[in-house]
Amino acid sequence: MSVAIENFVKAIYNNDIQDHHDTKPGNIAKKLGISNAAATDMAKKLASKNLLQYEKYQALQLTEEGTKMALNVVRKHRLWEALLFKMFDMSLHEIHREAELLEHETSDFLANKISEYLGNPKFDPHGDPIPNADGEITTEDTSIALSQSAEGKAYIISRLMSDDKEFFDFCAQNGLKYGNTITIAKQFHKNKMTQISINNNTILLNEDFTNIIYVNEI
Amino acid sequence: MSVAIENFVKAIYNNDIQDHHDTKPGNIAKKLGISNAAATDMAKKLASKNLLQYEKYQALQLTEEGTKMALNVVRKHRLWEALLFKMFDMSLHEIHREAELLEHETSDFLANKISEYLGNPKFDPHGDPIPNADGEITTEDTSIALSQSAEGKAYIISRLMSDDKEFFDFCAQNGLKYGNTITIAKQFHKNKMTQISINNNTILLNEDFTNIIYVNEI
DNA sequence: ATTAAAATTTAAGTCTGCTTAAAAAAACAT
DNA sequence: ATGTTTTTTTAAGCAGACTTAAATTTTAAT
Repeated sequence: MSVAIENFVKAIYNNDIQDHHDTKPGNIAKKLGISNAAATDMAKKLASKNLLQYEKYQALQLTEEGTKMALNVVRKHRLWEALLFKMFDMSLHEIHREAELLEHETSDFLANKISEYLGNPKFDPHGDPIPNADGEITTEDTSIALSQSAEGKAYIISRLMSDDKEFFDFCAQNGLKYGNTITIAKQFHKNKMTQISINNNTILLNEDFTNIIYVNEI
Repeated sequence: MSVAIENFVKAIYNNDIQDHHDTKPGNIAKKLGISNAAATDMAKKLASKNLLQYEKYQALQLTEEGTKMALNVVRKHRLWEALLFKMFDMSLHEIHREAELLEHETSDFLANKISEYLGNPKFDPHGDPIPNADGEITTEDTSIALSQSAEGKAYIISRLMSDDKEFFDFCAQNGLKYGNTITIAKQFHKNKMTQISINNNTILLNEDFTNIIYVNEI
């Protein structure tokens, strides 16, 4: 299927499931930067391909097949984000921009390789769930803010919720990366400080940081 | 520029520089799997864009601008091959297949990140040179077969010249990967065997292997 | 040098994914 | 509830990247 089609079903999926916006052609058109007429055209075409249900003036609804396609593209997008984020010094904004292109040119084979390499992660660096190869999603997010972590326990970093370049630079310099393991050396509740241990280094973080760094128990 | 255009200039570049075949539309058409008519059309179009010189019934010649575009695509292709080969257990055939798609959706920014991550390699896993960001190529290949290596010296693996799945599996299991460092423990010239040291492990290789594993002096 | 074969170019047409403009329907405000 | 605004749909058309078929030119053989 073409890039245009993949982006169309993905836009419906995101608008519907994630953003809870309505999925009439106009909304999808706005999201994709195309005219309403083009969106209506495409909707009819995809209906004939059994990817969605189309009725005049009604919201578009993905069929099971259409949802599967959307999840496949979303999977690739989020796997790329996870991989690029882990390997390179790139911001959430940058990894998103690149993943938006790469997602359409990635075979299922390569997607599985990436997933395997990353240890089949269930969430991407934004904290969004990564569908597995069968399109199944883990909906409940079990990660917690670092400020809620327990002394002595080990965690895997699951989110760095920011778009601030300086924050990312700091994290990169100190090994605070998606997928890395850290241990909570000490929680100073009164001071709202957290002492963590990573790669035999000790870092003392204040609440500004521990509230936007999310982790999962191992 | 479109994927079709990128592939067209790349095909001319490869046909010309690499394969030393003639670059008339028919040859390019054959390489790209399109009709001769389509290739002629495209040639005229690209001439008007100053990417190549077109004269009826003559071979196509890339302009400086066209060559630059071709080198940019080739760079991305070979960087992807190097990255995928290093990270995942994939054959030369598989990395080529994936790179063929990814090369067109890779920003210069990302290409530079990949290059940097790999230590700005000058050759890909096939042994083909990787153009730098300015389109400059290292033409002389300084790599030698492992069978020609000198006892006691350290080398970086630069090529694994095979398409055999079993060979690749063996290499993967023993850390024999593009970019990895090995030391020559002993050369048994009579026996045509080479003992190498890698990651504190010792491996004894026969000529079948040392003739298709290429290395560079550090 | 003439002719047959092969390659290239021209011409006409298709399919995809858009566009703008106008018509029709739905949503909204008073 | 009615008229106005917004949205959706229809219609017509365009650019990119192809196709096949026919015409032209080049290449190669004798």
